[in-house]
Amino acid sequence: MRGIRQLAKHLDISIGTVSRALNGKPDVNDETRRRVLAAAEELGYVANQSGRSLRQGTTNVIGLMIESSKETLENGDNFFLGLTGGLQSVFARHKLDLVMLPCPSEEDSQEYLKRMVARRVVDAMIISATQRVDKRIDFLAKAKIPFVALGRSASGGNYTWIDLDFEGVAACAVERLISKGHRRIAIAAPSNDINLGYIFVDAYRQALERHGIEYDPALVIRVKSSEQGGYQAGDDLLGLEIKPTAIILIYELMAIGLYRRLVEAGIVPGRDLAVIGFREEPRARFLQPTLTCFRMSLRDLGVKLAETLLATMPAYAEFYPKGARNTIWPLELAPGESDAFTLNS
Amino acid sequence: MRGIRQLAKHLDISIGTVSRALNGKPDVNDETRRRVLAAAEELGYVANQSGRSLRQGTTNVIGLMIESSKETLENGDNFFLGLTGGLQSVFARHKLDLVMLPCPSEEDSQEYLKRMVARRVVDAMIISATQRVDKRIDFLAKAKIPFVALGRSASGGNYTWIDLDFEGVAACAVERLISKGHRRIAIAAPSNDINLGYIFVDAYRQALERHGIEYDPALVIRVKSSEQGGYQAGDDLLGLEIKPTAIILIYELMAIGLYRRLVEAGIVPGRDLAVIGFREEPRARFLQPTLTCFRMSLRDLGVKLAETLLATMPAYAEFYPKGARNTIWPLELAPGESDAFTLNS
DNA sequence: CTGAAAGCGCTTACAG
DNA sequence: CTGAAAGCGCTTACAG
Repeated sequence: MRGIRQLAKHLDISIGTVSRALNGKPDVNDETRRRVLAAAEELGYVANQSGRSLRQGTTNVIGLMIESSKETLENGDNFFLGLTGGLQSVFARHKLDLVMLPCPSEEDSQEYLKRMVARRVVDAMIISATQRVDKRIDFLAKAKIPFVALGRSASGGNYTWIDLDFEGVAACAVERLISKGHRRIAIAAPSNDINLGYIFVDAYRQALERHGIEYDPALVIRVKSSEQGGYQAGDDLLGLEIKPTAIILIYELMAIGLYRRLVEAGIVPGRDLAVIGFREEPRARFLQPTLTCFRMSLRDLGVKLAETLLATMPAYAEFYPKGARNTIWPLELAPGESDAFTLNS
Repeated sequence: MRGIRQLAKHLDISIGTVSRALNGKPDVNDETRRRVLAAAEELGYVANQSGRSLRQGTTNVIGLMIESSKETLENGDNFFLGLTGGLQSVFARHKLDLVMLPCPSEEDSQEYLKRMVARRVVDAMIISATQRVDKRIDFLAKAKIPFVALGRSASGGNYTWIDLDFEGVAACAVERLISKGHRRIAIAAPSNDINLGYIFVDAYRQALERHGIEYDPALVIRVKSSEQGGYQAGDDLLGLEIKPTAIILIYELMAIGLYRRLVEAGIVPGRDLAVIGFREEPRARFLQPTLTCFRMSLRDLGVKLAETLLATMPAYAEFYPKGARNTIWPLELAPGESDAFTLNS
């Protein structure tokens, strides 16, 4: 089927009426609508998106930008795929489609975003992995394209974000460890400029100081957010002059590498060293002893992200009267055996 | 910047000339082109994609369809993200963009594909996880939209595919095990209708029969393609009346679950049971003893997929004179310790 | 309730 | 080398 013109000719009515019938506009005779729908189905007609977009000024597509860094690849990060279910369940209500836009690792992420946005292939964007200073935010704000950031940033003034409760996780982990007698608590933080690193380390520091423990920069171990990074963290930890008795990890897969390094050194997690991981992850479930970590639903987060985004879009805001409020997404402690001992000092 | 009209007015030349300058057409005065490019850069003008697409009849976008099944999610399958780098490196040569289209799990995958294709949001499609009978193939062929399938299928007549060398892997694994004295070799195969299951089990059977070993259906253990499936396979294996001495896995993450179940039962892989995994995977790298498996480059596979797809597209075929040939993608044995013992019978 | 017509933002023959 | 104009496939005021 070529286009609406062919379909209209086949039905011997005008293209305007065909369009109105297909789009569920009210002023169409029931019988006419029935005929149009039947013919469209039979001939497999679906409106060309470029024609619609050009006329309507909207694409009905929402983009989810993905940074396919080597780290993400290596570690099989399914974070984004986990989000899609929740996102789509919301977008489907409004006949919006989700596309994932993987930024090539060779291309600058801001240039890529610019291209996608300027070409108007999407009506709105979801960005993630926000940096401390993130030019994408300024660009999107200036381009006046609706967007929501998964992650806070020091950039930009007034934009909408959702972020994990790193403060809550850090405070909970530190307090849990202190209550078990630990005083020398290390933290494995990301070595790049991602904003969550700053937030997490700050919250860790504050929690320590609330309990009268001095913050020691030597205990902040900077590594890649990956399994390998966890291995490296174990290595660095073993090299410290005064060994910590506990470590908090900032990225889910670090635990796997860390355990490996510890085992190599004859150190048993949960007995010789307390370990608290970050987000609960199917791949870390097999660890022995089981890892104390934090639980959340990626699907629910996806739903929240989608609803927040739509609340920023004039065309959909009415459906989300609560508005586009920034959200700190809570995680729930999932206690395991990796920190289940009390330090007898 | 509103559109080409504004840009043309700002430069005081016609929109036709602006368009030609921007698109690198030959018949443009060098100085004019320079001015246009400078103004576009300064004002942040990028051509609206809907306008271009409508006029040109192409979107310059290639879709990679992703089935976000619960299994994929649970297991953090990074197969697709691993492919994107290679795909994009080829598409970039032709200024084509890649978008990932995640099929909502609630929606029928053929309906989803139909919608995306009929609306003409992409010029061509890459599909994967082909089923034994896969209606998507018939649909795409009938719709005459260029596509390539990652995976063979019994469906459709003449279509282009690339598939992993399951035959080679199965034969290599079986022969390796037989050479080490094994005669009772189990195989963990997928429980769904995915085509690779048929191919793999067939090749396994043929390899056995070449060595005079009778095929025993009881040794084909049907489980989900996931870590949990691996655990289940271990469970099923332990329940067999006559225990196999070796097992071949058909999906990369099964090894993790299998190891777990074996450890629980006090069975040591590589000593009590020989295990050969499928594709080498970062997440299975920590397994002890190390897993014998098969190695391949996802990036290179992405390059091949992209080149094969472009060879089927009239507009790009000239750049890929080898044509769109079906390809069996080889994997290389990566020996580990999990099958490194000889059976003394 | 339906039709005729305008126009969304581009690219591209066609003149000159 | 440049401009004026047509037209890609739709949707949507506007008449009737």
